[in-house]
Amino acid sequence: MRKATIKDVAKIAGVSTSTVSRVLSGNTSISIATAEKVRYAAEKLGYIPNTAARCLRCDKSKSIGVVLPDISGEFYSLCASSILKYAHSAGYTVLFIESGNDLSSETEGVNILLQHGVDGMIFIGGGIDASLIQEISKEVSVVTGDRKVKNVPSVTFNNRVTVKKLTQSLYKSGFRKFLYLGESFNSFDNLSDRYAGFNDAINNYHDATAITILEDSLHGDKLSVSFELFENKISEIMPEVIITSNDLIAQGIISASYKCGIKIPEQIAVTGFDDMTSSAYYTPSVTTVRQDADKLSKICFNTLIDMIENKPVSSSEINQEIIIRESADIKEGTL
Amino acid sequence: MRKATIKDVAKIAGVSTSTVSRVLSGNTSISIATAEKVRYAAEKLGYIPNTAARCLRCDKSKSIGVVLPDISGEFYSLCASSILKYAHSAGYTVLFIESGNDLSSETEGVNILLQHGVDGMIFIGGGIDASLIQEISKEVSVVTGDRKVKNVPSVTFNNRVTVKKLTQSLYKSGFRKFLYLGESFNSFDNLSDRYAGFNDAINNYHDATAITILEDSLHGDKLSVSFELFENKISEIMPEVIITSNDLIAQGIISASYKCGIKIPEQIAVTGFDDMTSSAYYTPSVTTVRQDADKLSKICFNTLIDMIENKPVSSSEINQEIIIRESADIKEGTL
DNA sequence: CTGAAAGCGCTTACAG
DNA sequence: CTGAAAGCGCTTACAG
Repeated sequence: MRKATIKDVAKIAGVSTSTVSRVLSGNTSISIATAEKVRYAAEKLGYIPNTAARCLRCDKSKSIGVVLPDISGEFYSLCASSILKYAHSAGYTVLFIESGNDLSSETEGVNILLQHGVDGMIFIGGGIDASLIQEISKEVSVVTGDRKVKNVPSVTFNNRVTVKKLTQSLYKSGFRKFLYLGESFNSFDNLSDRYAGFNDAINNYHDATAITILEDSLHGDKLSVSFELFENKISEIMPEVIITSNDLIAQGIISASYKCGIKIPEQIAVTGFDDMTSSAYYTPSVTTVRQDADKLSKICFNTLIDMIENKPVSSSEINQEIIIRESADIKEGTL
Repeated sequence: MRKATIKDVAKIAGVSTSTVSRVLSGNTSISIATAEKVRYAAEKLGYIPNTAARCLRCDKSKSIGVVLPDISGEFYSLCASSILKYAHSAGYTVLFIESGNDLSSETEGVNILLQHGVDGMIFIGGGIDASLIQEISKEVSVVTGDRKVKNVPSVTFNNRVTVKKLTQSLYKSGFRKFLYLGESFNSFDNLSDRYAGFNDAINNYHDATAITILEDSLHGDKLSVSFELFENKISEIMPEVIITSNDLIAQGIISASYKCGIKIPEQIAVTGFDDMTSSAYYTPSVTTVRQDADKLSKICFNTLIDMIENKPVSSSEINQEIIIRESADIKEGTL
């Protein structure tokens, strides 16, 4: 059976297609009686409006594109889920693109979005060359999440302030020999902000030692890379506390330390970043920084919709939260 | 600047729109010279075909819908990522719907897909009433993944055989007092299959004890629920081995046992399901069953495309793999 | 190999 | 409050 169109509905209801359209989109005045007839006919036929036709005619798609490094990372998948939720309840549809932090995949993906005529795009995370985002933002509404690009509205976390605070608390809790362990920055400004916050704090302490390891390979399989780093390098450095830029890195350290017979937090304290679900259940549980993925997603989406509707928009910043658990004993009152 | 259309390209190239269309879709014979001109003009204008118009005209959308319980679960997010990859490289676009294992959300979501005129749908996992899937499969091409629905092509794992094998190996390794711990089945046939496999094995062993806990609340936050179950109930039962239906459940058990001072695997052995990334790094690392999300996704996608193209299709089954780690010491040669 | 024309399903000024 | 008509951007028989 062919799908029912507005014509079929019109015929059954005994009115014109214009009227049917008006009733169904419901933004003009229509007599109650006709509306009734139309709705009845539509219901009876199981009429489903054809989005493609509507898009074509109205020159808007009621869809958005979301570009993220990979949809299977815990944080990003949480964002994906949230955006889906907000978008659907606002009548928008979502097209996801995985950039894999690779400019050419990102470009291909953005082309798909362009062909589909999305009304706007959200770029979440990632640290590729910003030129593409810059370019696109001239053609279509764009918002970035967890990343800043010049002249593009963004929603970010206060990484720098948070890590500064974290480092200070650790210092006040008695730690002196610090190791900062994270991925190389590339263009990830959330990562460089975290490191900057660390330095903001540590530079004021003349009796503290700061060692830094920034590893390119930590962009890959964080658990296994940090595991090996601990075995081969960190276990010899023996810092008092390791501040990492990611929970998976912290978890890798914890697993490796166990194998090496080094006790966490007694001999080395460790902090993570992201508050992954598993971090609360690790042994020891991981002291970390929580970033609210749902909040990020919500603000990104709302900001984008405002842009699409030509309302004024601005960038915003979300506060992170330090979660004290077993892996790094931060003393009461130092936060 | 208005977006370039096929008309603009035609004008610049000095040909008709029909010719432009033919060149750009590239399936009819065209003189090389004209093709050249058209391509040049298109390039120059930065022409991007309008998908909505093409959809409307051709009555197919080159898009598919994917319905899954939640896109942020590790297994499902891996499926999402894979499907995205295969779909994009085949020129398809993907619309994701989260059912939340709730029939009314699923129905709403499917309606969105229907409006968008997706060419087909993949339903992955979940255990809601199958009537909706049944219904939809009459209207549009449908494939189910990790779940079976009557008369719908499916791609599933061999859960029953695997768990039977796992149970047998544990028995041969010396375990006698078994606890099976999992979610209540509802309509999740992967879950009931696992339990069936357990029984297939255990029923042959007259000197083995089998205790079963099937908890509704394990459909929620598995880590915390299993943690509490261990503290309040399982630590008193003290089985020799716990077969769980999920790695998160196994991880919760491990965390709780540590708090209770019960040693795993020495006092109780534990197995999981899914081979989550974290399971390899847990302490102890988790003996589990690996299900290849990428393979599932690939076969689902290919099967769906075959259906859409009216090729014959059939259901398929993927073998799972038992991964022996520290949490349950399966003896060499018992597998 | 190429063009003129019809039509996919919808919405929206325009006229009444 | 309602209808006839035009048009969104494309593709594809049809004719040459």
